[in-house]
Amino acid sequence: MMGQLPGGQQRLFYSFNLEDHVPAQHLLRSIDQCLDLSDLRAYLTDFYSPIGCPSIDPELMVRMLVVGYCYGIRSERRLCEEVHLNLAYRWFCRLGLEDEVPNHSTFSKNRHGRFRDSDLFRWLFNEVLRRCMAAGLVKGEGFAVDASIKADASRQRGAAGGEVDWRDPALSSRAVREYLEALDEEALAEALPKKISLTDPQSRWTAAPGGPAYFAYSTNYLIDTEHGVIMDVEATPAHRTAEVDSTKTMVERVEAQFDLTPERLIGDTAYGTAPMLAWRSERRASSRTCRCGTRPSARTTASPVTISTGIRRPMNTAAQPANRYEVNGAPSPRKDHG
DNA sequence: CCGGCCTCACTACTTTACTA
DNA sequence: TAGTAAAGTAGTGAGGCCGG
Repeated sequence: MMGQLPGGQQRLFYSFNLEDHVPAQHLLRSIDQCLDLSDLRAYLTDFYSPIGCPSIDPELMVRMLVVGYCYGIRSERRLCEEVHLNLAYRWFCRLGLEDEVPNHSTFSKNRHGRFRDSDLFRWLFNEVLRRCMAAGLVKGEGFAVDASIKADASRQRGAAGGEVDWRDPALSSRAVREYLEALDEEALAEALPKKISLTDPQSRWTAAPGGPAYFAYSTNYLIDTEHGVIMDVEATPAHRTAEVDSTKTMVERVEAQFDLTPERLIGDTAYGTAPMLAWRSERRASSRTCRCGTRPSARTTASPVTISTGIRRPMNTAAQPANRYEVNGAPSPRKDHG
């Protein structure tokens, strides 16, 4: 017998519990169990004024951003719409059925303002990493590095570096202002690349194998190979020197923050540069010094980094030994990415 | 109680990138 | 090149505190 909807949308009162409408296996339930934002408000206290209009709860904004990252919702406007409509997203964000979702521009303003000033996302990243370490997901023996991401800048909107007049008011976007603030006059003259994006001058014109060149950044990841846990992230312009420098930064930062130094460092052939090998030699030498009693940590002192290179493809998680060779301090053979 | 001041979110508009 | 989608931002108004 064919049924028919009762058409009950005109009811005034409902008995409704949001909790009952989120499946037990829902991804957000798993994330919710692992996400602890109890210290978030204390961390951000200094970045909010004690007077004035009360802000949107920062925990709500962070939870909404987590939803966006997990479900690939890159648009903040769309994220607000999705959280407004999706019951599971509302549940995860601790919003009731009638609670208002923040305006999209609030995200934009906070991202460029207090979230950046407070380095909120690195704090959040480290909090999650600490939980991963507490759960035994990080071994700290082998780290892998790799990078690259496209910039949000059109290939067409580029110009030769020396031909751009940055005083032109038409170019006074936030990205351009930040670029100019980062360079003094002298450095500006030296730093100009052959082709530069007028939309986002800090990105770099990058030749991609098998496709057209584009403006890009490098999102450099340092990954623990045991379970593929990302240990650190550093964004740089997309050129090799900056990527190699960022690797040093990330390894040293992880060492300083978590007292973890890898015995092996794995990357593609391009990481086997002379400066990288020199850095490794320095570390080996300093670790010998340390063994004489200047450094207390057994883990960091006994583990001079061995650099392994030659991976054909960017890595998502663990290293792929079949495509790897170890340089062990000898000059890196010149190969084109494996 | 009221006005001034400060902070913050929202509205409305502009800018930019992408696609057909 | 026009249409669309998304981000960025100046202007505006609301909320809260404080002093007169």
